[in-house]
Amino acid sequence: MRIGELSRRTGVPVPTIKYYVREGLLPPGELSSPNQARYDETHERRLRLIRALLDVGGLKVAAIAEVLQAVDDPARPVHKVLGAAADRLGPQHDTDDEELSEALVTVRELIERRGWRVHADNPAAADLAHALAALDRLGHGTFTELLDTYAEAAEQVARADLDYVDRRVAVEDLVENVVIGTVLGEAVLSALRRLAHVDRSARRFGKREGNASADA
Amino acid sequence: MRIGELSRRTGVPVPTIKYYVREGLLPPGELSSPNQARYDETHERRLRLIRALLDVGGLKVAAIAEVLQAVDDPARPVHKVLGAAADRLGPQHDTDDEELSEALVTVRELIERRGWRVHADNPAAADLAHALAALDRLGHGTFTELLDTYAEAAEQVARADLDYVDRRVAVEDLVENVVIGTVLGEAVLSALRRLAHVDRSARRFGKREGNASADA
DNA sequence: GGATAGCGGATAGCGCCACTATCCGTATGG
DNA sequence: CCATACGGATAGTGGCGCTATCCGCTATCC
Repeated sequence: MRIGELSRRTGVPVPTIKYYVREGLLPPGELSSPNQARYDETHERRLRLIRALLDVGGLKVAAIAEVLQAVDDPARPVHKVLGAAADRLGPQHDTDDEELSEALVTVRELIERRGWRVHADNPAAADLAHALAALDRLGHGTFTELLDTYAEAAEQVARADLDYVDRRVAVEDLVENVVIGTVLGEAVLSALRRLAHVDRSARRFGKREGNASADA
Repeated sequence: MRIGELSRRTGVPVPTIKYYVREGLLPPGELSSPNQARYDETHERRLRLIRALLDVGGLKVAAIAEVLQAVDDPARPVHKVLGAAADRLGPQHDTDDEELSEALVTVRELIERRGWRVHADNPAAADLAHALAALDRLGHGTFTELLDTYAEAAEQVARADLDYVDRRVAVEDLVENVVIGTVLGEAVLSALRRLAHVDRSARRFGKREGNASADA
């Protein structure tokens, strides 16, 4: 197919597709003439993935480029690719420090307590430390009481995720599945958590329903 | 204190503080002269909250303004404020539709199945539907198999959150606590989920550790 | 009381980012 | 054969979170 049909099928404007190609998110079409290119279903699939990572996952274009580069690299060992990909999924805080070393200790303790096979310099650990440090600064140092409950829930979800990937291991590209699961699963879990909050708030404070849409 | 000290204490540059005041995130200082203003600890606290919502929560400035406006409004019924605040915490997708009505059915079923007291037009439900629709478009319609596991985990966390808020109910502003818990708790949970992923991947694929930092 | 630093307030500009518009010369296809 | 779409390149746009500059005033130190 040509770029117009690719655009029609995915809803992504033609100039935007060209932009993604320029940025290395999408491989260029195969040239049949010096200025004619053909695209296929792999492009369509990749394009949908890009949009999902952008719109639902909230990743930046540059981060998506790096993740997809790792996905496409056929030479890397699996767990390395998974790590490299996952590392790009969090927020992009500059590696500052200040007094978050305290939070890092808390994180290390948690990792050890749960027996997680994770090195403490993992970006996710840094993200966690940042969040805990922010909570502490806001007078919520006691939030750490909830950490084990949170960790339990996270383990539950992670187990389900990995089982899911296992079940589909023959279906498509493994790494791509993991990326999708990690990013979109996060969106799903966040939304569910907010729904559950509304439910429990409704039971505690509210009347019949917890709905309270905008009316500024 | 004056603006310079406020800046020094929080690490936020003076022009940025002025900008926040202009945008309505931070109340102006109390004028002691036509062009001298005083700030106090409430400003400092508010400023830290703003930075946390921005840096850790990833909220946009405009969204923070709306949330804080709801927090400060003394006239609203509690559950309304909570709802209005929570509604601003998700992504800002334009209310398009397409074929996500299917996903909305799935969401409605889930809400009913779990007995959640949530109206289905809650923004969080829309977010969830968006994520599910994106998964479906990527060939992951079967992800819905995991929904109940995810929901279970979400309930667990939500229960812990509400208990936590209950325990602190006398400490500070209730609504502010809920906002903090919702936003920063999400960051904590996401990071923990990624850590748990790394752990399980390490057990399944890897060697001793699941670390795989950047080396592009 | 005079110098110097900081202040409040306003306006304009910057840097990044995700596109989007335009142009040109070349195929495609009815 | 010729309108239409295409590939490729370059420049521009709009939004956002600040940041720089300027003005006249005030607090503070000696």
